[in-house]
Amino acid sequence: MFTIGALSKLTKVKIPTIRYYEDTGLLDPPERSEGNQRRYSALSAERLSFIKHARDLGFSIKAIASLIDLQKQPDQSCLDATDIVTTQLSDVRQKIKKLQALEKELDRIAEACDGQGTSQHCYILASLADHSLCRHEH
Amino acid sequence: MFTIGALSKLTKVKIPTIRYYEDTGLLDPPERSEGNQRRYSALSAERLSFIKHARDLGFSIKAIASLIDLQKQPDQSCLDATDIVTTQLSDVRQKIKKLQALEKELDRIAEACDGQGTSQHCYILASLADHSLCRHEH
DNA sequence: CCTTGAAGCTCTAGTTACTAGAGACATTAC
DNA sequence: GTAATGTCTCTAGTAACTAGAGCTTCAAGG
Repeated sequence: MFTIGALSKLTKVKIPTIRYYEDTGLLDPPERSEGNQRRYSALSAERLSFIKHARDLGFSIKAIASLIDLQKQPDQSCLDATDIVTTQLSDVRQKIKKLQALEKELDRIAEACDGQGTSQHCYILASLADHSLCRHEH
Repeated sequence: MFTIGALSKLTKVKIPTIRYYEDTGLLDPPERSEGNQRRYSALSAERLSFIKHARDLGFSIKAIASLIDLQKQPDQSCLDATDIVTTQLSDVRQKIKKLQALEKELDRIAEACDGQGTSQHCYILASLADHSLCRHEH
């Protein structure tokens, strides 16, 4: 049995976040001590690690809830899980593409300014005011 | 003079968002018609385009507010602007790195599952439950 | 001049995934 | 037995919007 603090240290999930997961139904309410404090089982710890790991991989709370539902029905096909993961993967790839375009643009803007002039003629401010100065779409 | 709707079409910023920018002080309150409707000048339109463009480049509202302050004091050095842009740039680069690590991981997880089994033995669910199955840090 | 339909107004509340703080109670160590 | 630390609930705040209710104003056609 873990206190909430021990669980927090173990899983590296902050205490208020653990309570938040319970409030939103992602984590089952644990047993309580006589003094009404939460006491977690090893199973709870496993579940929380799962959540943490999935969050680190960028899954939304909703997606994680779906994955947990799948775990709870062990005889179901894991096609749904594959689906969630591939969706997440294409999401990540899109984000990377977009950020790389931004990187190019920002790099160009930063390069063009030597920091010597006054803001009146600053290329950065001009670039931001006038999209047509951009070389790429974003 | 533009109505809020015309300004919205021109800049591709949604009407509630324009009002939100005004509420938060990013956009100066415009003149009003006799019936209390907003009427925007060409200058407002320019300012809003600036904001839109900067938001598209991923700048936070706070950073944009700083940039606008710079614009309003045209004799100041543009060093501060350079600073804001390079900060934003390194931010973007960090995000790209992190997402690329996630991409690798997700790809590996997705590959390992053929969608044929039941969720009881699903590699995806196992991967998510057990961080030690990961090949990389994230 | 009058009507009608689109556009605009304010205000409140909801979104996501937490985080922070107040004030009270529980547990543990010495 | 007391002090220090941990935990409890509850409310409110964060970023950057978005949605909806219920009302008023505007512009065009008859």
